Amino acid sequence: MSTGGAEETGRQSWLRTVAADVARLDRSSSAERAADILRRSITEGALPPGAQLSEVELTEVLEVSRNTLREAFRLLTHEGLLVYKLHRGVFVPELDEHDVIDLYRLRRALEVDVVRGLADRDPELPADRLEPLHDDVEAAEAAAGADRWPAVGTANMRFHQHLIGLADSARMDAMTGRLLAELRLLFHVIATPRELHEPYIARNRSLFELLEARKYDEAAADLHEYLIDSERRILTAFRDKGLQSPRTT
Amino acid sequence: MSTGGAEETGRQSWLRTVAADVARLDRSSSAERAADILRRSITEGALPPGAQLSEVELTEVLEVSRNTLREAFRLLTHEGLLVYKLHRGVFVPELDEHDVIDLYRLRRALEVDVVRGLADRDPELPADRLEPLHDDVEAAEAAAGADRWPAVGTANMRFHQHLIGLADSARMDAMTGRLLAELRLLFHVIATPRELHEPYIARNRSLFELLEARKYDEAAADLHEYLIDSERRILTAFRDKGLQSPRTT
DNA sequence: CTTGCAGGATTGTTCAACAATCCCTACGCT
DNA sequence: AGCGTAGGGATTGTTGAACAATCCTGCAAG
Repeated sequence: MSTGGAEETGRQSWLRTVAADVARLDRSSSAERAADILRRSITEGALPPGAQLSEVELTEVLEVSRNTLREAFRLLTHEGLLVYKLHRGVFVPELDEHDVIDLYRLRRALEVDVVRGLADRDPELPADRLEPLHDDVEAAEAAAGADRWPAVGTANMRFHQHLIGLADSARMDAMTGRLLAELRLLFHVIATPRELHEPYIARNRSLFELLEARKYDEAAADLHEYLIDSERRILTAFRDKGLQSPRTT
Repeated sequence: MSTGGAEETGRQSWLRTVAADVARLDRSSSAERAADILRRSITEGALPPGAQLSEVELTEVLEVSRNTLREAFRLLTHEGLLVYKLHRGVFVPELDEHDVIDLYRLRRALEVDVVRGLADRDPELPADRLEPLHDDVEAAEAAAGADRWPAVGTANMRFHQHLIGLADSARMDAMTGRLLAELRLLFHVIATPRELHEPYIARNRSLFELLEARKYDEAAADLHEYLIDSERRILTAFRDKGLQSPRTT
């Protein structure tokens, strides 16, 4: 890139789009492909918390080498979806109440900061940046109407991911991705997705409307209370469940 | 909060210390050991940004297999200390101004939230939790007196790491570790560590004293301004440097 | 000056083997 | 019987070699 010039902005963003497409087509392949499959299995609950992932077993299923599989394990480990126990293997982590508190602490810090920070850059922010949020809100409402509560949960997650996306921070995006993946891990312990997700459909909409009206401080306060409430709700649901299925030894 | 068993705290932290020592002794060995060495080489500037890390070359130096070395690469990649370019190898990333803004955005969100959050849990917080911070402040002052400016930078980093540590959040700790490692990457581009670090010696002390006096809101406001100023300072220093050593072709 | 094509070098991935460690069971001792 | 311990089997950690795919360099042709 040696041709300097202000005129170049248009072409540069164009090149960036192409580059992104190329990167998507031939991504590191085997290892990441295996990781994708495992990620879905975990986040969708096929692999319950505490389960061990045998290497030889998965090499056959995924049709990759053991080394490549281990690389996939490393990827997921750093997303918080797997934990390594030295000389014992990889396991789906079993999160406890302390993790709930930890995760929500982070969520609050990040999301509230993003919303509050929107006030400082309001003029730059095009209105259509809120469109993904709007879509997620409507998707959640539609899924709720069809009694598809896991889909409501997914739409809710996407809403918050898109909310973070407003900050244009690659690191916040990555971090939120991991954070929400871990949260999804927690949801599978809870058997009543409806009571869990239902209250947040309306809250997401009202939050969206506050953003649309550019009442950012109000939105931030609302979001804070929102997350405090959500944490409390999950904690209690989690404890009830925890007392229900403890050790069987 | 709730949770009984206040008496148990002493023993629990004791066990945790032992467990940490044990874990340090027989850690995943080869791959992580190799990663440790590389991490130091990178954060201390031996490997400049943009440098490529040859596989065959490093297998000889580190005396590990290529597969193990690649696992070490993956570890560092997810810490942001290396970047993979498909079929071309691993490189020390070259961060730009956008990364500075991104990193500082995160720092502000996390650190300010931690300090502000201390107000809510003040009664629980033992006074000796502030000791590590105090040590770091004095270490920075001592290093400055001896004209050892890189050491000042290290002490400054530790100060902020310990600051985050007050939140008792494992995820915030890990995140901050990666964040500061990336920042260290940036510092090596800047040739004048003195001008960079000197102003923060006094600011760290005053921040510490505010914390000691439990004036958390005031400390949070101070820290926010602190980080804004630091970001601006690094941005300008970075730009001056960027115009100084661009193309050599 | 650009285009096209070898050749060499480097990375991506697999495979098979061995060493190290963990888990479990069975044995021997008090 | 109870308890510590040694052995066997399974699993992970690590290695080295091998092959395919891709990138970079230099050179020749248009």
